[in-house]
Amino acid sequence: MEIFDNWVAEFVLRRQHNPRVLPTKLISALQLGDSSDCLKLKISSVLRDISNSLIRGAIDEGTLDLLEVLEKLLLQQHSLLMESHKSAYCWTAAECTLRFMWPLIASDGFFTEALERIWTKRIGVLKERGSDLVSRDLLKWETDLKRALEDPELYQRIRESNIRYTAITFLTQLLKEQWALLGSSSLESVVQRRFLKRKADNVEEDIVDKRGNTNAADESTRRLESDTIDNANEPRGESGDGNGNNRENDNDVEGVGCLVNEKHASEEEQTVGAQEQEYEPSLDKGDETAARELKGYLLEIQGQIDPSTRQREEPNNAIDHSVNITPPPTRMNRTGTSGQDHNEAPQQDDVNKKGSDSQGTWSGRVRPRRPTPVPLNVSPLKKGGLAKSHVRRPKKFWTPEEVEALREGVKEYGNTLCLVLYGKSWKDIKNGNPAVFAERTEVDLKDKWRNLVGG
DNA sequence: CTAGGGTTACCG
DNA sequence: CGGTAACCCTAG
Repeated sequence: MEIFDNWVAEFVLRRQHNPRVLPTKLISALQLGDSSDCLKLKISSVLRDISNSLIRGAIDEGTLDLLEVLEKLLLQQHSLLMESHKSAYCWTAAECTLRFMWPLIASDGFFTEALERIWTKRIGVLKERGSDLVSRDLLKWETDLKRALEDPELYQRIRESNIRYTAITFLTQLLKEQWALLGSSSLESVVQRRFLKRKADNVEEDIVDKRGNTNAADESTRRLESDTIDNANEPRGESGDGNGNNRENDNDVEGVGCLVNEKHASEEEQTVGAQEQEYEPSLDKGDETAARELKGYLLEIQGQIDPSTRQREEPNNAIDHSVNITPPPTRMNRTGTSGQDHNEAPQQDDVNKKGSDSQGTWSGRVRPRRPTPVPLNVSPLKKGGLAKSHVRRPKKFWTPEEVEALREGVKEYGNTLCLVLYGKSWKDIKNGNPAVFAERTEVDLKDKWRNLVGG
């Protein structure tokens, strides 16, 4: 029975944002032990808590607490700390401090206290226990902020910067990566296994294919239906400052998506695989192959049911993208070092878009997707390997805003040469204005600059 | 990551 | 066909 409770709790936590359910309360009510299953459940709960606070638009010291708890849980699970985690912590800490920088003069408000509380005490504890959350960036923030106490100009600069946005970006990325790492919930795994078994039992003649599709369709429909319910539970228009975001909806299909990762195994994908085996010892090779197939079906069917998940921009490339129908294309950084999010934003309509697309209509039952509040980054196509590597990103002309932002960015350092001297990179310029450059890679910036100066 | 050469698409 | 803009590839 206990197991059953846990499964349901896990399922609920993974799939729903319900303001009436407080994940941590739910977890403590279950009185979990320390087994690896429970660990996963706890991690789910913390992730859900973080999601919730993001949705409320609350990025505060509670978020810091959560990130610290998450770190400890991951430590127990012997997982490595991800860059996004460190960055999220660092920028959240900065944001927490920034909110005490409202007076014009550093000494007027509670800035000093905040520094003491967050950077000396809280982060002091982290340092003491040798936490990996203490990253280079974090230390840099620490010195900068402490210096700002003396240096009014620096204080002004920090005071006016938009830290919140970066914090949200990293938190979102962290969530995405962690949910992906968790894989399917137990309940979903069981459902999948049943489905596979049923399908295996039905292996007769070629009707099998058809039948498999029908079953998968059922499955898919059920998922979509329950998503609609999820959505109904969500508070509307709560994103106070326009920053509230709920990208975590995305994990709905990821459950399946993660069970079967893309063909070629990148490092992360191997990790995911490994964890799943540990988690689902009974899922043997045969099941895995079957699951791979299942994902194919689901994606295909979902693509048919939900045209909005298709790429809007390039109808002619639709086939190539079928693999990526999963709402947030789960492409992660190849190296994992850059800490920069590579997502695909639902492309906003833009001036340069020529053709009129009649797509974008969804059938009534499909959950409407709100535009993602956080501008997302384009993902450069994966190098090599992938059969689709010769597919180009659609050409998108630079808007005057983008050009202006690029000029600003470069101006800061005089010229390209100084860029190098200052140890700044195109990437820094991009990160200096992530909203505007959301759809540009740092290489794009460089290329654009090249043809701007007529090189 | 960057610099710089290459490719693709479009235009007159 | 040459010029141009955006994008891709890859050595270092």
